[in-house]
Amino acid sequence: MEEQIVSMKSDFFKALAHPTRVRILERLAKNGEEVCVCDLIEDLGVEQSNLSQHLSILRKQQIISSTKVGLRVMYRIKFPEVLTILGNVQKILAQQFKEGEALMRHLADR
Amino acid sequence: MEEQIVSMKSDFFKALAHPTRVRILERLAKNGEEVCVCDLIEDLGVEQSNLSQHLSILRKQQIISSTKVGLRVMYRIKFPEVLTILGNVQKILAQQFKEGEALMRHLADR
DNA sequence: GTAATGGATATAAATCTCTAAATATATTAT
DNA sequence: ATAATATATTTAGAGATTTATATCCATTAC
Repeated sequence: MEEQIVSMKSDFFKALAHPTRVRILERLAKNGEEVCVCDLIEDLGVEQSNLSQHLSILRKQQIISSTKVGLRVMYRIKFPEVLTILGNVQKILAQQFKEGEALMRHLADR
Repeated sequence: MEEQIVSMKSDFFKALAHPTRVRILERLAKNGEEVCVCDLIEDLGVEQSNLSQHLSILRKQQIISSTKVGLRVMYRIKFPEVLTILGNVQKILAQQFKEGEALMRHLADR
């Protein structure tokens, strides 16, 4: 049972572990409102099919939710804690930058 | 440049996206103190080599740091924000549980 | 009907994970 | 000092998972 919960936590992180999915969340966070898929395609500059797959992963984890309005599908962030988490990551990276480690490590790895 | 930062954020989440690594952090969080690899092996019940690989991933992201003391290597969490993040995930899962969605979805997927 | 929007599936390439074997380093015994 | 032991990391490879592209399907609007 405790095993299950740990596994669910890592699944949650796995859902955030892709640049496109982070960008989706930051775009949705921008104006707390709903954003349609069509706008996300433009703003993120990714293929519709690819974007749809990433949205599906975030939906499955209940991180975002969607509503159909006519032709459009509107997406929004479901839990404000997600924004807190993104903020904390930002904070950690900022501290790592101060130590001058983050960027170098990142560049070294690719 | 903004691209780089987004990529670093997703790399951060990727580092947390494994049950063993979540368990490592929760074990390190338990008594704020340092914990040696030997204790982690016992508590988590994983192969030493495997554990070492997971520790290496967390170290590379600067999420944990280590010190050698005699034969032992001691590990600790480097940024308290990591604990905040784990707490927020817990909170989100709790809410999802209330909606009765989380567990079913999780079980359905494997 | 046709066009527009978005979701679902298949597949090939890239990445991640675990096991086992090889290395490295510090301590203890002799 | 040397050898033996204990602790931890690194490397190599097979197998599993993710990702991006292309394609097909479903729904709504006209």
